[in-house]
Order: sequence, then structure tokens, then C-alpha cells
Amino acid sequence: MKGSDFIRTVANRYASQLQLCYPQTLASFSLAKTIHSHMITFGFHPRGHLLNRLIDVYSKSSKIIYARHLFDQIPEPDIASRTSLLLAYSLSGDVKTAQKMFEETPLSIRDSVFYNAMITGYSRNEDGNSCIELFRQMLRDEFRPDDFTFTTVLGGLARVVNKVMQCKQLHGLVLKTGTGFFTSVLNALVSVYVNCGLMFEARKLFDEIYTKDELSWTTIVTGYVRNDELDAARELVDGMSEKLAVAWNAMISGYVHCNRYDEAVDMFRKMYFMGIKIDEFAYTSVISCCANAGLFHLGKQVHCYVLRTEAKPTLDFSLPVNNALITLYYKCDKVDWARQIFDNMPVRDIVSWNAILSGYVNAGRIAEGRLFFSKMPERNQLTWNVMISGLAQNGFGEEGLKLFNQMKSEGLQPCDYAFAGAISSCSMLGALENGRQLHAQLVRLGLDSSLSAGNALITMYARCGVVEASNLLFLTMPYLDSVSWNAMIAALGQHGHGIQALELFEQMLEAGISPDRITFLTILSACSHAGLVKESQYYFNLMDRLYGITPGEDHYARLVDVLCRAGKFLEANDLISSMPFEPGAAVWEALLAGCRTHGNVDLGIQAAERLIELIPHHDGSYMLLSNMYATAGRWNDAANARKLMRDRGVRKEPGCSWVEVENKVHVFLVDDTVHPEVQAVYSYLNKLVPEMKRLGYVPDTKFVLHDIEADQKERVLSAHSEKLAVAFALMRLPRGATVRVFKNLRICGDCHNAFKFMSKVVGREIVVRDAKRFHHFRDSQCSCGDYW
DNA sequence: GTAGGGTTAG
Repeated sequence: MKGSDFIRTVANRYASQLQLCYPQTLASFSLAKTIHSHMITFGFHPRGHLLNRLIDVYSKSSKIIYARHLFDQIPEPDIASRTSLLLAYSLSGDVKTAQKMFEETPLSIRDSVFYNAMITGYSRNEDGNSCIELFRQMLRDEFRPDDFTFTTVLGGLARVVNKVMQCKQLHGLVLKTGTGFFTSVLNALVSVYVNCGLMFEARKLFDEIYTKDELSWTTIVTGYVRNDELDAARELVDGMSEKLAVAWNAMISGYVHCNRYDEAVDMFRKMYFMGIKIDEFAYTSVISCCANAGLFHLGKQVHCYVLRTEAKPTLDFSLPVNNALITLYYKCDKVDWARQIFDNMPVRDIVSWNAILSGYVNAGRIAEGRLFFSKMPERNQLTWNVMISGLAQNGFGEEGLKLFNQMKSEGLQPCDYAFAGAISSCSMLGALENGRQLHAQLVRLGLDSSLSAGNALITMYARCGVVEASNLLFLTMPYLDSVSWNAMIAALGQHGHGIQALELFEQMLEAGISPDRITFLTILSACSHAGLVKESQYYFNLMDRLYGITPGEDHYARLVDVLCRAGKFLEANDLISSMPFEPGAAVWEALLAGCRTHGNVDLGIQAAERLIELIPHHDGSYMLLSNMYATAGRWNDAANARKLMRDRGVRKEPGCSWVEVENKVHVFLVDDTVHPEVQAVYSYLNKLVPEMKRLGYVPDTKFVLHDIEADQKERVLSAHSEKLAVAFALMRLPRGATVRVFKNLRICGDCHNAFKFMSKVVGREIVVRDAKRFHHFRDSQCSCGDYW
């Protein structure tokens, strides 16, 4: 054998061994490295095709350094090795280097494949415009676009907006160049039409494809799914002779995203019985279906099935499956199970971390959430959004705002969801100025058309007492969803505009927006605040009959509340006994509150006892019971209720009121001695009260909840936190400005009376938000009509 | 040496 023949034989053997490195996995990289080092050890110098192969394998294993090292040894690299390396750079995200390589390659050695590779590079980096640009240059440089070119350019087009024209032009070119005979090109065209939402064109083209492959079917089916035409998609899938798992998976996830959970589960079951392979994708979708639909038992069954299937080793490593399981368990109130999944995961990603964080936050386990947040190795927008809105929703408004600012100081631009969280923090705090500033920032950033931020603003203005601003926003928002309508109805309700709230509800129906369970909660609250008994019963009966929404315990509780406030205790009792489930805390609390207002001590005691049984650590029930006794003058019983509370180590939430003055929040406690200007406040009140008395104000000492001497009672009354905050605001706000005060508990009856006279004396509007609703005092009247 | 489909967190 001649020397050159020998070398050729060895080279061929190496080449066939390298062939084993495809398709590319991590293992193939080490195999390639083994083969390569074998060559080096035996003094064999790869050249030509073999060298290209090595560069290609290294490129495809993302080992650019190895590939580049070999590449640099070639004096005049040919177009094949250039293509391999160029693609490797693009796929690693380094488009700049790829582009440099492209430009440095002389026109004389370029070919169509080389152009195609660069177009692929742009496409993978989501730069559709550059795809088109290079395609045009390719034509100018007089290279023939082939089927690969069109598939890639059309694929890259997916990311471009307003592409209908380009799409039609490319379609024409496809027909002109004869590439329309390739199924791959037609599939890509169908895909772009789908992407433009032009399902009619997509379907027409699909029907014309002579030899449809798996991808043709999948593209059209997923196209319908993406454009929310699930029934059309289903019809195609049912008519398919081949049972393509991909199409079925697309259907299942489509159903899940449209909240059509029954159909998703049916499809999954059918898949199982028909013997279609259930892979990671199907499991992920069906588990996420169970999570969203609250199907705990089915979800658990699927989980067990995952554990038993022979594919378990792969599924154990599957991020999406594990992430979906985390979500399943935390949404079914099993945060600790979710955590266990998380702890057992061999690899985790940002989705896993965010899911657990949401779990803690949604369960109100804020302390754990914050700890978890601080330990996260990586955070994205969603992480911050979850933490900020979680703090706001759990009553940590100040911390929510702090975190929002921290996010900004770390150089991150908050998105509309983060703004929504910060704005809800302002709602909590009653921080109107801060909320207004956030609104202004949103406008500056062009984010003011955002639904989530807009909805948060509606609530913020209402909860800060400026319901007119909510209304203005509601009327001018470019898009509205059911949350917006619910927010506006709630806003009107809280401010006592019950009739307007109901009118808005009717408008909502006329606008074709389906009410949900929240809508009915706000409707019932609005009725409660305005004393609309008949209306509340009417809507309560409507929700199930007309909208198929089964009333939950919260709905019953609201209706009980309405009835009790109107003194209809018999009806309330009937309603409670007609409930399909055991009454929980919310129902007893409503009953108890009504009993207190109407001095129905006997029923009230029963309710309070049940309530204390159900939630022994909640201070509210002891307080209500105690207050009720106090109202009836039974001071011993009142003291006993407080003693029971103390004995059980339950602490009363201290009453406090606050008010925003010059962008700063001032907090007052009862009998306050802490606020630096409190002495001035007391003397201001001392001047004001006699004037109020001249107009008929009589301090009502039955609201003093301690058994103390009569002459001291009036002094205690005048030191209530809400009186201090209102007086402070009257002193410090500009003349004539509306006073907006917030209280964490319900307003005291004497304060309520006093503010009516106060508003007359000072000739200003006083707005007080208490734990349940708003009171607008103007000209010795309150908007609640003394009904609260 | 170049292309294309289905999954998870608010």
C-alpha cells in the first residue's frame, strides 16, 4: 500500500468515526475530542473535509474556542468551515462576530448556503429585519434563493411587526422561483399567515399543499390554537388519520389557555386510551390545567402516573414538568409540597424559583417569601412583580414601595405590572401624592395604556378618596377588562354610590363583559354600603341562575351583612341555615357586626362565640363582642371578653389613623403623645369642639369602651386617633382643601357624628376611609347616610 | 456546511 493510500484509509476511518458524533449531544462532544486527540497522538494532521467535520462538530457542541482554534490553523478556510463557525457564533448569541466573518468572506467564494446560514443567525437572534435585509442583498449579489432561504426568511419574519406586505411579496417570489413545490417552504408560508392572524389565507394554502407532512398539520393546527379558533383546530385533529402527539399537545395547551379545562382533560384522557405517546409536553400542559382549574386530585393522579411511567428518569429532569407540579401544589394550598418538589429537583431555573416565591406570597407567608426572595440566585421582572404586589396585597404597603424603589436603584426598569404593585401599595397606605407621581411616571414612560396599571390606578384613586379621578380614568382608558369594571363598581360602592354601582354593572353587561364572582362580591358590598336590601337579594339570586356562578361563602357573608345591617335578623338566620356548607368566619363576622349595630345582644353573643371558636387568634371577634356588651352597658361582660382575649395571648390591633400632608404620611394613635405637633392638635380641637357644640354636637360617651368616670369620658373621646388626624390636616392643609384621613379600624360612632359638625364649622369636606368604606362629610351630612 | 411544530412562573 502506498503512503497516500494509507493516509486516505486512516482519514476515511476517522471520518466515519466522526459521523458517530451526530446528532450533537454532550456525549458527541467528548467523542469528538477523543477522536481528535487520537489524531494528535498519532501525528495525523486532519485536512480538508475531515478538518471541516471537526470544526462542525465542535461548533455544534457550542465549543467555539475549539472550533476557532482549528479554524485559525487553516491558511485559506473554505466556505464549508466558514459556514459552520459562522453559525456557531450566531447560535451562541454573538451575531457581531458572525456578521464580521460574513463580511470578511470574499464574494467569490460565497454560496447560497453561506447566505442562508447568516440569515439563520439573524433569525435565531430574533432580528427579522436583518433577515429581510440580507435576503435583499443576496438577490443583489445575484445568488439564487432556494427552499432553505425562503423557509428561514419566512421564519425570521415571525418577529417582525406589520409584515403582511412582506409576506405577500415573499409569497409571490416563492411562486416565481418555483420553490413553492417544497412542502417546507409552504409550511413556512402557512406559519407566517398564521402569525399575521390571517387564518383564512393560511388554511387556503394548507389545503393546496400536495404532500402534507407532519409539520404541515402541526402548523395549521397550532395556528388555529394560537388564534383562539380551537373548534376549527379540533375538527382538523379529529379528522387526521395519523395521531400526531404534537398536534394533540397543542390542543391541550390551547384549551388550558382558554380556560376550557374540561376539554383539555378529555383530550388528555383520550390520548391515553388511544395509546398516543404522552410526553413531557402533554404532562406539563395537563398538570398546569389541574393547577389552574384547582383539580387537586386529578393533578395528584397525574403526578403519580409520572412517577410510575418508564419515562420517569427523563421526566424527573424535566424542568417544565417539575415547574408545573410546583404550581399545581401551591395553587391547591400545598405550598410545602411544592417546596418539596423544588428541593428534590436536580436542576432549577428562574421559573421554579418564581413559582415557589408566588406560592409563599399567595399563601400570605410573606416572611418566608422575603427570605426566599433574598436567596434567589437570579431575578427577572416577574420576580420583582410578584414580590412587590405580594407585599402590597398582604398589607405591607410601605415595604412594597420600598422594594419598587430598590428595583429602580438597581438599574432595572419596572414594567407596568411592577407599577401596578407599587400603586396598590399606595392604595393601602392612602398615599395619594405618591400614587399621583407613579401615574405621572407611567404617562411619561408611555405605559399608561396598560390594563394592569390602569386598573390599579382606578382602585388607588378610589381608595385614596378621589373617586372622581377613578371615574375619569375609567372613562378614558383605551382598553377595559372585567377587572377594570369590577374595580370601578367597587370604587362607587365603597363611596356609598350604590345605585350608580348597580347602573355601571348593567352597562358592563351591555358592553358584553361577563361578570365573575368578584363582580358579584363588589355588587353585594355596594348594596350593603347603600342599604339596598331588595337589590342585593335580586343580584344574589341572579348570579347562579343567569351566570352559572355558584355563590361562595364570601357571597353569603355579604348578603348576611346586608340583611343584618337592615335589622332583618330572621331572614339572615334563614339564609345561613339554607347555605349548602357550614358557615365560616366571614358569615359569623357579618352577623356579629349587624347585631352590634342593632344592639341584638343575644344573637350577637352566639355569633361571637362561634367566631372565637373558628379563629381564636383574631382580635376582631373579641373586640366586637366586648364592644357589643359595652354598647349595652354590660361593662363586666365587656371586661371578661377582653380578659379572655388577654388570657389567650391575643393582642388588640391598636387603632391608628393617618393623613398625607405635603407628601409625608403622619400617623396618630389614640391619646397620641408621639407625634411632634400633637399638643397643637389638642389645643386646636379644644377651640373647635365648643363651636361644634353650639351647632348641636353632643359627645356620645357610649362609644367610650372603658368603664371610667363620666367626666373623663369626653376627654378620651376627643383623643381618638381619627379626630387627631382630621384636626391635624385641617390645621396644616391649604385653606379649603379636602381632608382625607385613613383609619385601620372602623370609624367610631362619636367621631362620625363629630365630623359632621366639624365639616359645617370649618366649611370643608372631610373624607374618612375606615376598614370597610368611605365617609364623605360635607355641610353636616355624611355620604353614608349614617348607614354603615 | 444552511430551515421549519407542541411545554412551565403573575
